[in-house]
Amino acid sequence: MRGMNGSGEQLERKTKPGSGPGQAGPEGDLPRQAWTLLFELMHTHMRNFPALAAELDLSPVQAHVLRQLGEGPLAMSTLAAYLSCDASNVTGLVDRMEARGLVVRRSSEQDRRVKMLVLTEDGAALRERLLERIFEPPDAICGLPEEDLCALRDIMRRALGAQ
Amino acid sequence: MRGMNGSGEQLERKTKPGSGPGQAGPEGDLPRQAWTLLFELMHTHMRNFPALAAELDLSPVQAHVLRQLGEGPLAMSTLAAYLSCDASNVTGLVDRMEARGLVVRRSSEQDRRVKMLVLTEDGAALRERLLERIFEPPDAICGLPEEDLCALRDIMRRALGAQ
DNA sequence: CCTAAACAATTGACTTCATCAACTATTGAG
DNA sequence: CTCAATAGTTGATGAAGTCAATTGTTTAGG
Repeated sequence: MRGMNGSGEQLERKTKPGSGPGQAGPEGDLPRQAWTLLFELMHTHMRNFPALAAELDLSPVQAHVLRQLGEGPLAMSTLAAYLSCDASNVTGLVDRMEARGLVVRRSSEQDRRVKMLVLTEDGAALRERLLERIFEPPDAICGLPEEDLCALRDIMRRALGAQ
Repeated sequence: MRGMNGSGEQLERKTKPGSGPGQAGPEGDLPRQAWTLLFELMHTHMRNFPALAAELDLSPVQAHVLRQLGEGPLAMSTLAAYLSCDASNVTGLVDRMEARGLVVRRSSEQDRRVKMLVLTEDGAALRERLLERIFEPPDAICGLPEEDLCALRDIMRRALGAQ
């Protein structure tokens, strides 16, 4: 029971008087404060993402791919861009997922160089089960009062909309 | 410029009438709505964490370890628990970081089985540079009005405090 | 005390993820 | 037609992950 260190203390030290080069009012840098806490929450929650994927016999990256593949066919190169990784990496990744019957490669008709990835029926079904688990909110969120949840939702909509 | 797919549409479909087994009021499940948006924002931002770590010649996991190691010495097994991975994995991880002079192993005096990890001076300096980058808030956050940032900070404090 | 279970770290075999360099096939521009 | 650019694959290599087995070191029971 020694988990949950009080790392907030460590972070607040960045706002010590006279430290910041520019902004930093009397109580420090507000965007950074909010972001740091947000990061803390997400980081804690993401620690068990590999275990969550493993429950469905997926590696973390395969789970990530399955999630991205919901909007419809996707070129391998586009997937590589989404994953911010090399195209050659995607080849092996898709090899394994295709061998398990989750996706298929379909040659594009407009451009015979590109291969489009399509979810199989099994892949789509597994994706639904995955999303169900991914978007299950953690206790820290469920425990918030309704007004906080509404405010949070609205703030996030503004943040995502205005970028 | 085809990034930022409108995957919100996909997610909202989960609240279609008659689907949920339990809660789901007229406008759906509020915690899930808030969480889904939060997840979207964080996920988008986290995509370039590997690149951020690479700027400091760190792998993503090494960056993660460096971040965890700020509170003081840590047993290898404790680190394995933090990382949610096997202890044997930590051996190689620490081998590489020790070879680069970021950490050292110190045998514990109370229990000669355990080895404590301690940041070197170089390791601590690199950690500061890393944290500076990690906690730099993204544009989506910086663009929010001050009242939203205050509300967000306070909500996150409640969420993290009450778990 | 002495033996046996439990634990911390390591090693070795193996898989997946990731990069880079080289290659093939295809497209598109001049 | 030729040449540069692009999409995907292959091969070599290394990091990160798992599991099974091993070595020291505590700790608990008889």
